[in-house]
Amino acid sequence: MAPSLTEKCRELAVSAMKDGISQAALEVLKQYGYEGLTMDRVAEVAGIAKGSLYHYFRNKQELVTYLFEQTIEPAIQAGEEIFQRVVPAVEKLEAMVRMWFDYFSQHRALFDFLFRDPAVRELCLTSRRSKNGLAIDRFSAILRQGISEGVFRPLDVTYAAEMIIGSLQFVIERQLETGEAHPIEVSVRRLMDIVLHGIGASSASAESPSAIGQRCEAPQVEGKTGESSEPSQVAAE
Amino acid sequence: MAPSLTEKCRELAVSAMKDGISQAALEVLKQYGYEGLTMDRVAEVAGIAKGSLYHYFRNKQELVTYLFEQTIEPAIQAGEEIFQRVVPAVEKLEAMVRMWFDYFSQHRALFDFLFRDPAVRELCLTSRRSKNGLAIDRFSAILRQGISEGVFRPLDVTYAAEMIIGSLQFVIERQLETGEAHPIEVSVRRLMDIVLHGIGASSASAESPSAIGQRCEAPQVEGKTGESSEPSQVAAE
Amino acid sequence: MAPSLTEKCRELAVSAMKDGISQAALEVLKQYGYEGLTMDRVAEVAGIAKGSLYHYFRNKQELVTYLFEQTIEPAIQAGEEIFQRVVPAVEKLEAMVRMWFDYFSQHRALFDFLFRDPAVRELCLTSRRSKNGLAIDRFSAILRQGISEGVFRPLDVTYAAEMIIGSLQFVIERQLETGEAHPIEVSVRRLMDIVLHGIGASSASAESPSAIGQRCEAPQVEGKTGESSEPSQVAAE
Amino acid sequence: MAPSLTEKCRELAVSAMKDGISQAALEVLKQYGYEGLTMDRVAEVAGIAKGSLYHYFRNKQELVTYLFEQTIEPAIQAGEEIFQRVVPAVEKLEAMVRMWFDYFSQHRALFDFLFRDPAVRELCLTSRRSKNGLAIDRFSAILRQGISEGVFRPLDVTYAAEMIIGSLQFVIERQLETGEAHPIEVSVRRLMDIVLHGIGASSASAESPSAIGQRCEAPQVEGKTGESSEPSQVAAE
DNA sequence: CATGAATGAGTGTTCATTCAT
DNA sequence: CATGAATGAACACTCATTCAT
Repeated sequence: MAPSLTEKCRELAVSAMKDGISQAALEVLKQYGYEGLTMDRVAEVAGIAKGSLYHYFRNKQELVTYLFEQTIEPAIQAGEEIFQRVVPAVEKLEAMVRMWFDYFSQHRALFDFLFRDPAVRELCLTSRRSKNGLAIDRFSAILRQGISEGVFRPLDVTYAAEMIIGSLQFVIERQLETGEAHPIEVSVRRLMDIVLHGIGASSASAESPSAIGQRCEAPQVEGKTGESSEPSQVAAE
Repeated sequence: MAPSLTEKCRELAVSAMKDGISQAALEVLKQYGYEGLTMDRVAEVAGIAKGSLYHYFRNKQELVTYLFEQTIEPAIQAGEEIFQRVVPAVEKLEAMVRMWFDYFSQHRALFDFLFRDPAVRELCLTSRRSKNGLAIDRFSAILRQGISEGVFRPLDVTYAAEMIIGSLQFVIERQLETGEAHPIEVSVRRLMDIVLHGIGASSASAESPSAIGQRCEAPQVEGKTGESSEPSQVAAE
Repeated sequence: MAPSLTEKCRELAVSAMKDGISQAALEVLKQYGYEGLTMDRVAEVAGIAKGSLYHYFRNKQELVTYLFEQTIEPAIQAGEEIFQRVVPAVEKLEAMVRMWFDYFSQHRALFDFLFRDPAVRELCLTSRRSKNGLAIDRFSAILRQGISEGVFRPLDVTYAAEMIIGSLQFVIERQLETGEAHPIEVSVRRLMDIVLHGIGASSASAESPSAIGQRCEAPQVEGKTGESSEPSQVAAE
Repeated sequence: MAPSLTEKCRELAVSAMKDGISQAALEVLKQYGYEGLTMDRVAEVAGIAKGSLYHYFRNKQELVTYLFEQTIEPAIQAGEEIFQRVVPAVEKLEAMVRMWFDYFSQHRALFDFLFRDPAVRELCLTSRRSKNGLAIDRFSAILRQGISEGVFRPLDVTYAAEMIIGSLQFVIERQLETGEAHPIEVSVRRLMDIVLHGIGASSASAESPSAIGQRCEAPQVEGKTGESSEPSQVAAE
């Protein structure tokens, strides 16, 4: 017999509760950080009794895992969608980068710990690793496509994928940390520029002839305490 | 009155104790992970009474912060030393990258949590931020130097620095995670290659023959001809 | 009005449910032990909702009590049947012993906690006491019969009954504990032998004259740690 | 170096605390039963913080085990002492029975659960089994001695020992349950009488010839002649 | 009646921190 | 100063019981 109406209804309700609880957990996470993510608080924020949490999640780990899966899923899907497009590799890469910029920016508090916290890492190991691996896979595949298209140099695609993802994450992290939020488009363009052409002046030699002649200058320590980050944009685009 | 001899002695003793304790903490950290870093264990490993810890550190946070400072200091110093060298930017950059590769590889267990754990992050926020900032500052300065030398394109040095550091961290993290450890030299070369020339095929061979003869280039670590010749594995695994 | 047919039907249904539930409880008990006897599990095994349990039993205690009554009832009945027989006391006694041996052996998991667990004891106090008392009563009566028959010595029948029951229980318990299961007939015969004739050599003096003369030997501690129980059967059958 | 004075003092203090706590646990046990034996209550009764319990016992199990060992130890010792005496087996047996009567009577609340509770049984399994086994061993040895002395019939000493212990325990239990406390001496004498001579009238046949004619006796397990001469106290009230 | 989600007091256990010695 | 016993607020998790549907 097919699942009765009642059953379907219940299933829906359960799903809704799980989502509600995981949202509450996310809330707690944002507010108190991982160490402050206690079942009590989750229950309180969710507006239910502590014991009720255990109707929906066998234990804390399951809740955290669920939250993780839930949150990362849309990005995974979006990534897949981009990956499936029939467009040049560069375009795909840029779309991917943009998507992750978007996504990371919006879910910072979450990724901040979901991607980084070793404790959670332990918890979600399988899941996380596969997801992280998936991202690398997708980027790798795009790079491979680009290589066959002749627009990317032949190189170790996995390594390059890792570098791109690392750049992406760190840049976003920094932006969120320092609070200065450039428009995403600017960030995407900058990143793509460097990823594609590197920082070397090889092709740009014509662009900055003025620099010629400067040899091996001594470092100019600007008495910075290390915190503040002066404007420092030399040129950008 | 100037600090008496006794005072100086005491100060020294205190410093020694703090170091000993933080080393004990590091030991515990390596063995039990962050969640297992309890004051009891630290005291035990340090061979002193638990209460005594609180003579040297007001609380756990302070101890962790101190440990962080202590551990990252050598890298900071090494970075400073590299930074101060009077050598071309590319060489500096490569030295810096190599140093961090080394350092990260060796202190994985530590950084795994010192750099990543949001809990610790919370604790060491100020410190960490400044250190992270310092790293970015140094990389930025090197990039700036390279730009004036004409070997780097003019670009947002902070942004580029962040990308490089992000790449660095993520690549190392992945290597540690997957267990496959390429020789550091290989990693360094690969990273430098992509950082310098990007992944695009455009600037690679045909487009920038003009780049030949580039001044102040990074010391070609190995038999690399100016011709961007990296064997560079395609397809990876 | 006399109890309507509907009422009777309902009563029957209720009774059936109670039995089903108590059987489920017994199942849980066997599988998980007393500490694992939760209402959830009972409901699950019984195939009904947890809430429904409370329609048939006011609380857990009532359920356990019911289970106790239910389980011991057959033994009680069997005991009554034996008691009613018109046969010599010795035969009755032996039948009784055999019945309890059988019963205990089969319901070990149950009695293990029904008879022994003080928690349950608390719960079933009245019931248990009466049942225990009933057993004692029956044994006592048999003893009394035996005394008038002249086959038993005149003695405090209650006291003797208690001793017999105690022996019975402990012997069975030990067998179940150590795992070695003698055939019930052997156990019954041995027990009856000692119960009837005691351990004294009074009548056996003629049988082991060789032993005479040995007086007050020093104890022979065989360096046993106390766990292992060597065969040690001196004679038995 | 020998343990310093400080160390010895500390050790003593720790021991005292452990005893105090286990006494508190015993108190709780008596008052609330095993299910009510919570660490909170123990702490409260002991007049210390709950956390402090864990300085002295790693967990609840360890506390319960300690309590068990502590409580049973004196009886074990007393049993050993009796066992070592150089006296006839019957005397030993009686002393043993008396000792256990005494001991059980005094520590009823404890044994009630230490010996019987399956939950605790699980906990103290090794310990308990060995202790129980020890008791059986000692009784067995005494019986064996008696057999060589010629005062006991040759029989399975383990089995007989179990029966005696079972009788002992049950009789005491009943007394404590019903509240009627006969003087211990009476109990001891009665038990010894039945243990030694059994309940059968075999030896008393001469004394109560009127009983002759009623046969249908149980099958005489061994080749005992109807004769047999035991005086066999009638007693009973 | 049957249901099962909701409850919340309670369980054993941990650990940063304090303080009398 | 050094000590380590004492603390008590947390923690994750359980489960008998209730009650709206």
